[in-house]
Amino acid sequence: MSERDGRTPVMADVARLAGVSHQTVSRVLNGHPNVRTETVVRVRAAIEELGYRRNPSARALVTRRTNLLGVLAFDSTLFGPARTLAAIENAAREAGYFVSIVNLDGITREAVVEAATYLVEQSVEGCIAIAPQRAVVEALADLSGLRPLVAVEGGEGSGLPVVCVDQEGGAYTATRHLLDLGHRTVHHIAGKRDWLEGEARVEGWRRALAEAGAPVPEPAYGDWSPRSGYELGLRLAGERARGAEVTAVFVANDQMSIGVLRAFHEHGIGVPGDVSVVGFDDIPEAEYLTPALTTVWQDFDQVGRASIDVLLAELSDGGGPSALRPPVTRHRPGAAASRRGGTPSTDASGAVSSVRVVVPARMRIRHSTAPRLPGPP
Amino acid sequence: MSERDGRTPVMADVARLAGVSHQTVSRVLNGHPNVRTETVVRVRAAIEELGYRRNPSARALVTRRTNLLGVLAFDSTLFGPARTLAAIENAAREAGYFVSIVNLDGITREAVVEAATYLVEQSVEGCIAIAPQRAVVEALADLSGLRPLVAVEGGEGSGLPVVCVDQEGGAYTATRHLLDLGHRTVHHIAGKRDWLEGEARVEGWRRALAEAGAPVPEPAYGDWSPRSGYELGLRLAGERARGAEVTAVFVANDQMSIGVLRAFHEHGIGVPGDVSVVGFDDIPEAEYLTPALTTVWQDFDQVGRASIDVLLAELSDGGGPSALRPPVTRHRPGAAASRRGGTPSTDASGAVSSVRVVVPARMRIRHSTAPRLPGPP
DNA sequence: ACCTCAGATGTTAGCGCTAACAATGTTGCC
DNA sequence: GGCAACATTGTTAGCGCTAACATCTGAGGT
Repeated sequence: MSERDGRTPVMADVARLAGVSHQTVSRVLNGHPNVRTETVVRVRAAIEELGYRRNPSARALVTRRTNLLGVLAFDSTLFGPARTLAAIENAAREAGYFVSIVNLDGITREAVVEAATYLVEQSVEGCIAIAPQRAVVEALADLSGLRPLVAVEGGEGSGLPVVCVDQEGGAYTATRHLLDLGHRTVHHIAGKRDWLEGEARVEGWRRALAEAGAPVPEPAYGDWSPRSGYELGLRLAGERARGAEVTAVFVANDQMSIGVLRAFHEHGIGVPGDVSVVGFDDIPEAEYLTPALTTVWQDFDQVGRASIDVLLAELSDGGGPSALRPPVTRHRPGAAASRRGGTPSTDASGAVSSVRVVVPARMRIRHSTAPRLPGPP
Repeated sequence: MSERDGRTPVMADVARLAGVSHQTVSRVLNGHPNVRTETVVRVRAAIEELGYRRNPSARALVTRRTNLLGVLAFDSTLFGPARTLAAIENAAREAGYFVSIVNLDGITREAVVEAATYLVEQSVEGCIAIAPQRAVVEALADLSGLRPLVAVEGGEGSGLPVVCVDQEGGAYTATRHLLDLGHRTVHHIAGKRDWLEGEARVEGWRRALAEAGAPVPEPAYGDWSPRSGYELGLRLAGERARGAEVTAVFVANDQMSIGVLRAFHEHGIGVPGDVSVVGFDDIPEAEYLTPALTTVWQDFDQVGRASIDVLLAELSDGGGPSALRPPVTRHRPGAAASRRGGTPSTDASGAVSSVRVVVPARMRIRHSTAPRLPGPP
């Protein structure tokens, strides 16, 4: 199987073998309508015989389309980001796009710029950033070279289209659940400061307490790690030992919850006997911890799908200073997902485009919370 | 900043602005020696002013180098694969390569073929497969279109270069540790059948027992999930209740260990009081479980670095039926990492090339194991 | 002054593909 | 039968870049 002795066959080789012009081969490959069935068959056979594959670089050069999407990730080792990343990759592939990823080293502005440069140099057509921190989103918003860009878990006000889980709602539900159990108030071990997800969870927790007229304890900020959960759990156990009323804790993620559970255990505080605990993420381990952890499940797959949908919609809306805007029309126009949530989505005319897709979070109730008799401790 | 009204600037625009030919611009960009410093400065300034970026497609078309590496992953949500993936991405970026990832949907042969096709269509220069299962490695070995290819956690006999963690050694050490504590034997809850990592861990466990002349109980096979750990833990607890001597368990990963811990807890079996448990992976949670889990740590970062090193070495060795073999010499020749482990690495002449890089695993001893008085139960 | 040679630059010819247009053959309709 | 409309194919011209070769300088040796 070799014209051009040994070299990868090119379109002209296929054409020669099929007895047509290279352009006809191109037409077959691109599914143009006006090619005789018999010709199509012959060309297909030639392609098969030579094991021919189109050269994507040549194609990209002339079509001005790379078919490549970039994904910016920050610590894709954490459960949430890892799941999101996988979901995005899947959705992109289904939409016929390739995916190139960059993991940010740090959360500095320079790291963001560096990563963005890296993607731009690959001529990505668009980009999705798993950007859980305010600083990152801001840096991204400033970087006008990387467009269109969808921020996952992005937060409002950046001007970027955003897809996120309803963190606030999830936190609200979790807190509400604890209050409904009879707890007078709920403590909160929060995520890392400056992380948007963490802040949203604080918001939801606060709103539930405020609505119920419950006292609002000072939240304790961790860094998402089991270690920090453990440390803050120890602190809470100490407060309790000194007489503070600590009967329910909403922890901003499951990993920290594990540390909290450990700290309480060391102090002889029973869960859910003495204190109820609710986590966030629903990691696979949650159900099998001792006690099984009540937690909040997030629909990462939908986040992945929605972010691709939004990105593709931005892409087909055209406009924007992207380097790769093609002259031809785009595929799947208007494929943007259901836009929900109480945020201003001024997108009817495609003008301001503060797109914001909110994906649900749902409680998974397990044995780490128990009903509590009303009355002072 | 626009020649060519609004369109992305090309090399010719830079050339015009700098008052040189486009070829001189190319030379500056590629660091050719014979360009006057003054010219370099002028060109650089023009590039800066126009915000010019090379078109990678055009470049790839003529150089026949895409600078792209493909990574095939299977369930990159699990801790190990996620860490490995991140490490590979980092190492690739440091080596100046882009990375495109595909997540396999299933472990069927078709899924492998599909993913491979997907990567070939992108003209990756080489590929790394995180291929933890025998079936996948075999499918990969048959697929001659995707070369060079490095199998991470690949197992022997496939003919592919392999980078892997010393699973067998880690398992041996873990089992040995339990035996040294005074246990007469060690039970094993194994990983999913057909997973090479799981099999290697069974091997190591078996070797330690055999060496010590300890009885070898039938291993119980799980599927890496906390749920399966729980189920098999219940079974073990049942056996123990019926009088079997179960005092030590080596579990093939930490996630299953969590399920085991839960099962034992439900049955009133104390860990490490009644039974010692050792896991594998050293997930961040391990230290904060109750009890803290003794486990085996794997150097994923080194796996990532080594796999890129090996791939780059294969790339520069030339040969192989890759579609993209460039006519020019490659960078970083002979960068392959330390080759260790007791496997036949017939690579001196670059001939058979059964490269096998083994990366260390180390025990992390914590409170889930305790010394045991000798004697029958 | 002549020639040589290397340094610095420009010119030309593709890489493999698709878009645009041109050139056929084919059908249908009055 | 003639002509328009269409279906089918081929031809040509780039996309933006690098490699190879061609050209032009000026320094150095004799």
